[in-house]
Amino acid sequence: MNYWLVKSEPFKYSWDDLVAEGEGTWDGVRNYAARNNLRAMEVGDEAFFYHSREGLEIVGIVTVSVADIPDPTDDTGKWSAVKVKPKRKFDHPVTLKAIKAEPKLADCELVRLSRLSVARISAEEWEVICAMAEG
DNA sequence: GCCAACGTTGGC
DNA sequence: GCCAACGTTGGC
Repeated sequence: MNYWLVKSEPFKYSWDDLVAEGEGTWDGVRNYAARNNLRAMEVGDEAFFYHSREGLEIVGIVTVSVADIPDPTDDTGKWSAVKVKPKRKFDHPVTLKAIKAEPKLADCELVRLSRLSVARISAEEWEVICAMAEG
């Protein structure tokens, strides 16, 4: 069981879009570090859903429903995707500002590697962020 | 809209 | 195989 954080620009694909669909395909990754994380995902893993560019906050939690499938938007066969389902929406979204202000989260991949669209989250970091979402 | 950070590409 | 140039991402 691993924890992750996936980013999406809400004007392209938002939390509400995912909820409306019921299940979403996480595709379009064209970065090797992000792809390695995607391939390490297993069914049942949980991930924070983060809105980038607009919002800049974690809005909820998704679960991986299908692991490591070929990216349907890619015809070279090099890239991977996963399918996710919404699990829970946060009552209090956790903003990037709040994450940066929390010393325990100073080393997380979201802060250190801001351009990585699929980041790994440690169990400790997961707990801290979930507690912040209870607000 | 700007700019910094980082990954990728391509010339040598 | 190195490194400079370029493109993309994402925070501000």
